[in-house]
Amino acid sequence: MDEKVTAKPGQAAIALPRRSPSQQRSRERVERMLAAASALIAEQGSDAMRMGEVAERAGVSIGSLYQFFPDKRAIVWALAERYTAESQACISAALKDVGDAEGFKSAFSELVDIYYQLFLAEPVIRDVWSGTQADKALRELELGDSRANAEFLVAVLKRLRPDADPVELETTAFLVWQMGEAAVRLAISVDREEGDRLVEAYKRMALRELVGG
Amino acid sequence: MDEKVTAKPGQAAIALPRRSPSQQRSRERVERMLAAASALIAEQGSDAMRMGEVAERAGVSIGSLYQFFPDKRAIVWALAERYTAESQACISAALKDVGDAEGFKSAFSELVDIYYQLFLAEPVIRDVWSGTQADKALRELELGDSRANAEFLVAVLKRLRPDADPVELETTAFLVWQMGEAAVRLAISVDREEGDRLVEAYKRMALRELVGG
DNA sequence: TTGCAAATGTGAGGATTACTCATGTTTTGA
DNA sequence: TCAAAACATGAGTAATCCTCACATTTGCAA
Repeated sequence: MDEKVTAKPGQAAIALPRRSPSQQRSRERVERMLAAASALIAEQGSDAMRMGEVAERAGVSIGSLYQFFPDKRAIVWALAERYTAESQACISAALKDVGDAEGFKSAFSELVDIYYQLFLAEPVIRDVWSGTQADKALRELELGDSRANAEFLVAVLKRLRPDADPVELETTAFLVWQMGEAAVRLAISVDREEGDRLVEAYKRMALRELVGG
Repeated sequence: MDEKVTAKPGQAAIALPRRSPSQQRSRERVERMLAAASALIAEQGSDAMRMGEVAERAGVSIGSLYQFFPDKRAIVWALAERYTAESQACISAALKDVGDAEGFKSAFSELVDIYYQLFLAEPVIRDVWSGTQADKALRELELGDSRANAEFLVAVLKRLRPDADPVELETTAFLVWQMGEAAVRLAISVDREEGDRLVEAYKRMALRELVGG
């Protein structure tokens, strides 16, 4: 519960929370830290976020910050996990009781919209994601998540198209999922109108690929 | 030619080369700097690249490094520009004399393969790209590049499908292009066999969208 | 050739910043 | 009631980017 992370500057291993708050007081303080970090990331991005500033905004000392987070990235990662969990829940909920192709189409469409809205509302998510791109270990982790999400798609598709080649189905689902993430990230980078168009175009493209015209 | 870049820690404006080498000797030294940087990025990523190490490997002093590059990111960016230029040349060459749908299919396929090979061979490219994701100004720039590349696609598509809605064509081409970049980045993140499958799947999907089944 | 201005080269040191640790305070539980 | 565990603190450490005052080399006009 108190691992020594060598944390060479530059590249560090993935570090889990150093200590989880067990008292009411400290739980509240950790919440304040996360809220402060979230606000700062939304304002300027996690790269420009300064640990001292996070501590100041949260009304705690720098030492307290490091009591619960082994390093800067851990804070960003902790924020990310919340949204990851949230979106995973959305996925399984949306795809759970899909029966036919039409049902799949509307469920998929709704799913993409939810993702889009989530990304629009939470700048932290994109920030986290770009962080994972730069870091090999985190990228592997993110890739695993993405693969797991694609499995939901595969499960549904196997029901809808039992005759299809499983390997190809797997490849297609994984690709389509990743394209979806890319499409949403692209959509939030441009103005709203174009973003909406891009998301709709992605839906068409994905559905054509997954369940045909 | 000697702009003062305020370069606040954290986030800085895009800075162009501070001074271009005009003498033979300094040109060679700059090449050595770029080569050293490229090697270090390939080994550990640009984040872990230390300016001191670049200087040491290139056999120059730290001061010389900053004589020609205003900051760390400028080095990465300089490397990126070479590949950007190279790939732009590929695109226009590949798509220039496409006449019919069949010609487009093979040209597009070849184009994607070239991109894939380029990314496989040059770790720097991915690194640069992930850097642009984290930085707002660079992301805008990259997005502009991407849009320009998509225009090549649009131009060809307008010839092949003169009756199609221009706005929709534009949206589709932009999306397909971005998906292609995403697909290639994904492909180089997994093992070679799966990567190949993903790239092929992308080609199928893109071509179906662009010129029909 | 000579001499000077521009270009280039140098590395110790300034400025930031992530993170540590010795020390003090509060809470818990028996 | 009190000791141990949890928590809080912030000055200090180490790493790193980048600057700047000064030294050296090169191009070139006289």
